[in-house]
Amino acid sequence: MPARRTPRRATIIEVARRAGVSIKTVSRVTNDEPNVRPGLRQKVARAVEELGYRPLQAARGLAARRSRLLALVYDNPSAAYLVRVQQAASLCAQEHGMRLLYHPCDHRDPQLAAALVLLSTQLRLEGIILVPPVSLDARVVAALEAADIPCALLAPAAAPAGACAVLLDDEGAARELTQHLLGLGHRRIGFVRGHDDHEASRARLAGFRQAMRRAGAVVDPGLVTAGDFTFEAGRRAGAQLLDRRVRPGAIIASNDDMAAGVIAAAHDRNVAIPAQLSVCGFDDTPVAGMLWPPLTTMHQPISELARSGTRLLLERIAGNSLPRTPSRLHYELVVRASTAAAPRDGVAGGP
Amino acid sequence: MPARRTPRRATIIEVARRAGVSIKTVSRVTNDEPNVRPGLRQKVARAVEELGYRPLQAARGLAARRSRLLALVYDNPSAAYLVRVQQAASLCAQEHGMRLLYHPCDHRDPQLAAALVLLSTQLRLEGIILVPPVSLDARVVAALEAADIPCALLAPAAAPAGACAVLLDDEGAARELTQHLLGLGHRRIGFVRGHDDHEASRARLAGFRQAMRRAGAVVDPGLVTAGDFTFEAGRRAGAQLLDRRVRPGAIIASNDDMAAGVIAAAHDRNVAIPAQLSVCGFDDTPVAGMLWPPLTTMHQPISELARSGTRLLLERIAGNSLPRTPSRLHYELVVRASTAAAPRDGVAGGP
DNA sequence: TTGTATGCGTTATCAC
DNA sequence: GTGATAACGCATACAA
Repeated sequence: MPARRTPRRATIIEVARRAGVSIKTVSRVTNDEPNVRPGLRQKVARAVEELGYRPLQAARGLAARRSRLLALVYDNPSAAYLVRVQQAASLCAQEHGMRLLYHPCDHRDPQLAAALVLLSTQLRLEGIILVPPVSLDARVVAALEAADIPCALLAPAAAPAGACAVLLDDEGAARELTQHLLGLGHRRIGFVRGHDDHEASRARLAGFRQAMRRAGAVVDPGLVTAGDFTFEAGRRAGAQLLDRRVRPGAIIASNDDMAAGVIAAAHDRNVAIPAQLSVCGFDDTPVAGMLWPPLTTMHQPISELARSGTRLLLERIAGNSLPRTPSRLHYELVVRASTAAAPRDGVAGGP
Repeated sequence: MPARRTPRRATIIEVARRAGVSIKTVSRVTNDEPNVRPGLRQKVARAVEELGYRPLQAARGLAARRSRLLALVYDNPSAAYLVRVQQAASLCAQEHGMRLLYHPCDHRDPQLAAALVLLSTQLRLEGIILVPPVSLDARVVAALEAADIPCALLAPAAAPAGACAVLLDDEGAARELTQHLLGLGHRRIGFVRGHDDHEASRARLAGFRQAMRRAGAVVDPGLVTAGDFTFEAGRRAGAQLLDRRVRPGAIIASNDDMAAGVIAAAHDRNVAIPAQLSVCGFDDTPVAGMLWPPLTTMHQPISELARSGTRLLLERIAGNSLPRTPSRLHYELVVRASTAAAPRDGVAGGP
């Protein structure tokens, strides 16, 4: 790739000449520094305007030995999730004069840690935001810490001491979702697990079990099925659960896409929702509202998660003291039309 | 925000000292330039390894007067669409030694053109990829051209001479989709329009009209409804169409989200799909497969669009000659279960 | 094949 | 308050 140099722009020197001042004064003005007489400031501002001068980031970064750059590292979560995270984090970074770089990756790549350290040194990153499941990788976090790169962990399994992290309460969320079904009289409740690489999968299942135990309900091991967060997995799990001799009266899927799969499996078998089967999802992604019937699901504050994480990271970079314990964000149950009271006996009838 | 300088890393000078060569030789090695004896190359490589040296992008960019940076400018299309574009474009850029910066924006912002020029000069961007509807904004394109910033337009309305663009064939796609319904015997076909800011909206409606005209079918103006690509708009449009005295036998929505809305409206009214109503979407986003019944829709090669556009931009930057006429990508009809033969008389029955 | 000297466009130091 | 001047870390003519 031959070098195609971009067109020349006005430099600080030309601005200084035009305004009849030194480059230092121009620098002061463009950086909003004090100690410049209003008159001079005006003159410089005018010269800047006339020449369309904009400080070059590369030069600025080199001289100041900082990049004003953060990176958002993720591995292909759902598009809806990802876009929310990107937007919230970008906005927050911008508000603090930083730029956010998006960095997709493969979270199972054994060289990921090294790659991130490399990226960080090449770009002189000032911090990194890790999106799950990357935020769960202890080796990555350790390598970044070792390389003295500040990072914020979004929804990690456990927050290492010193690392700044923002937590979700997937366990509590799953408990409440389960209680919603229990409150409707359901006892035979099926569960579709998420992908093992995600901490949320473990936590959601745990919350489900807790709520069941507390209610004195039995979790039939045959009603807990594997999944990986995809629609197809949900469909398979739904098929498996609905083809049992005695069907569950309700099914919780570990995310909305899988819940859509369960609903499809139910439609395939003419099982009426919510009359014969209640279905719950998780995450409250846009698809939840597009399904039929609209999906009861658990809303997780993804934007808030990203915003808080970014803010925390910026605080840390600025050297401010962080709260000792990471904050934990709150979920919210969104009841739509896919859940209803269980039939009297608490068990849905057979085919 | 106080400056928190990132930790010092090894510089090219230290590597040179350690390897016992000049910095020029180190530079040659890190840039894979010829004319270095294997022995020296080895020595330098070792020193690089031991010191964990990585050339700093900012310094490299400053000295070479180029950034190896492209920007992807978009305004909030659907998440699924966006993520596909991001991934394809990023990958293509990386393969050519470039980095891709994501730049969300408000496409109606009157200062967008200026903002992009600003961004470009600050970052010394080597090129910009415009995603619709930004690629439709003549002022933006003109401003970028005027500022001598190479840009690639994804699916613009019309490709300005000289600009590199990749086109979709929304008109043809809509024609084929309509023909699919006509082939099933439908004559009373409703249409839900997209957002006016998108060229695709116009083209899709035009294609629909063409196919109808060619088949000698009449387009009832009352069956062409407004929309804006959102689920809610689709639901409203669906309600409007289905509450008419004589219902359409089929409805084409200008994207999948709106088709989901139409389906929801049908479910609300106990209109069976596809027995009483056929529904088509557009784009073949993931939600199309999650709906019930699964949606017949028109697949547009979004990844290919982004990849081609990026490649074209890189060619242009490299100074290679471009094909005179922009390439036009091909759509593909995806028939699922939401469409079926029309009732005998070609008109669905009343409630 | 290898090295030297200069420049890239800013910020930062320290006199004035 | 303001301005010379030295970094910053690398690429690159040009010389050897």
